[in-house]
Amino acid sequence: MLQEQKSEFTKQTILNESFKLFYQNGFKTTSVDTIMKTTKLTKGAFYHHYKNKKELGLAVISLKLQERVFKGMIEPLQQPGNVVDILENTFSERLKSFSLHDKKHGCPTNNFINEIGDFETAYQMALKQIIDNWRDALIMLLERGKIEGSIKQDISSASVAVYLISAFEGVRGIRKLYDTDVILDQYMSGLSIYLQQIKN
Amino acid sequence: MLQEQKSEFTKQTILNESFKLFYQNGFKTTSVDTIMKTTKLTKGAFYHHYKNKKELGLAVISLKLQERVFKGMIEPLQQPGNVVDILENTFSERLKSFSLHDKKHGCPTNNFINEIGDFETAYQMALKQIIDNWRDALIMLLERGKIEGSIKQDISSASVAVYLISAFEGVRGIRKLYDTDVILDQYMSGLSIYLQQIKN
DNA sequence: TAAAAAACATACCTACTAGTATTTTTTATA
DNA sequence: TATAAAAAATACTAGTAGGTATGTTTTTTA
Repeated sequence: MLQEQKSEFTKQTILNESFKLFYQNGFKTTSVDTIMKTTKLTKGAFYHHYKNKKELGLAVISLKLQERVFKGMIEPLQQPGNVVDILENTFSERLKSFSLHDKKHGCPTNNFINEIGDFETAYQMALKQIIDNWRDALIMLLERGKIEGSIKQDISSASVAVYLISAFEGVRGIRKLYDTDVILDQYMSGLSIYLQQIKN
Repeated sequence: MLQEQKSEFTKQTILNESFKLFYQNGFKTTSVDTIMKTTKLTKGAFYHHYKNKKELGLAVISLKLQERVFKGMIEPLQQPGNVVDILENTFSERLKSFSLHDKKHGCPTNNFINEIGDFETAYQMALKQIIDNWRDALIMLLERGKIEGSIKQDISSASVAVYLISAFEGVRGIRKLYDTDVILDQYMSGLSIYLQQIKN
C-alpha cells in the first residue's frame, strides 16, 4: 500500500478505537496500552502518529465528537419545513434512534465535557466549539421561525437554544441510571410542552 | 477524646476530603493516597474505616451528594407559596448562589452520574436514589400547583420534572466550558419561558 | 538498487495505583 | 494498672500509567 494511505489508515484506526473506548470507559481511565491492544498495533505506532495522549484526546473531540454532533443534531436543523416540527423531530428522533449501548453510555460529548471540561483549557476550547456550533445552528433555525411567523417574536432564540441543549445533554446523562426508557419518554413529553410555549 | 467520637471524626474527615477531591478531579482519577495526604492521615487509617475505594464512593454519593441535592434543590421546593415562583426561585437562585469554584466544576452529582453512572450497578442505584427523590419532590410540588390552580391540569408533572432536572444538570456541565455566566443567564431565561407554559 | 526516510516493534523507565500485612500507638475496660 | 481492643502508622506488593530510547521493517526516492 502507498505509505501515505497506510499512515492515514493507521491514524484513523487509532482515532476510531480511541473514540469507542473513551465513550465506553472514559478518557482519563482509558490507557494508551489498552487502545493499542484493540488496534493490534503497538505503542511505537501510537507515538509515531500522536505526540501524546492529550493530542489524541483533542483529535477525538474535534474530529469524532464534532462530526457526531453535526450529523445527529445540526444537519437535521438545516432542512426546510416547519421550525417547531423540525425541533421536535430532531431532538425526539435522535433519542429514539439510539442503540442500547448509546443509551447506557450517554452522550460522548457530554461525557467529555463533564470529565475534562474543567481540566485543561485546550480541551475546554475544543469542546466549546462543538456546543457553540450547535447553539448557533439552533439560533439560526429559531430566527427563521420568527421571520416565517411560526415562532414567537418576543422569546430569545439564544435562551431557547441553550435550554434545549441543556435538557438534551442532561437527560442523556440521567438515562444512564435507569434500565428503561421511561425517563426518555418523560423528557420528550417535557420537550413537547416547551415547544408549545415558543410556538406562535 | 472518646474513641467513638475520634473514630467518627476521622471517618467524616476522610468523607469530606474525598468529596472535595472527587468534585475537583473526578472519582476514578483521585487516588486513596491523594485523599489521605490531604487528611494528614495514612493508608492504614483509610482501610481501617473503609473496606475499599468503592465503599467510600458509595458513602460520598449517599451521604454527601444526597445531602447537597436535598438542601439545595429539594428543601426549597417544600416551602409554602406560589408554585411557579418557587420553581423559578429554586432553580435560578441555586445557580446564582454558586461560587466560581462550583461553576467551574459543575454539579458533583452530575459529574458522578456521567463518570460512573454506567460503570457499576451499585453506583447506579445510589445515584438513581438522588434523582428519584428530586423528581418526586418536584412532582409533589407540581401536583400541589394543580390542586391550587396555579399549574395547568393537562400537563404531566413527571414530564415537567424530568425536563427541569435535565436542563439544570445539563447546563451545569456546559457552563464548565465557558469563562462567563452568559450561558447561565440564557439558561435562566429559557427556564422562565418554560415555566410560562405550565402556568395556569 | 542503495540510501534515506517513514512506519512500526520491542524493551524499558519512573511514577503511581489499589490493596495487604504487620507493627505501633492510643483508648477502653476488667 | 495490666490487658484487650480499636485506631492509626509503616512498609510492602503486584499491577498499571504515560512516555522514551532504540531497534527493525517497509516504503520512497535518487
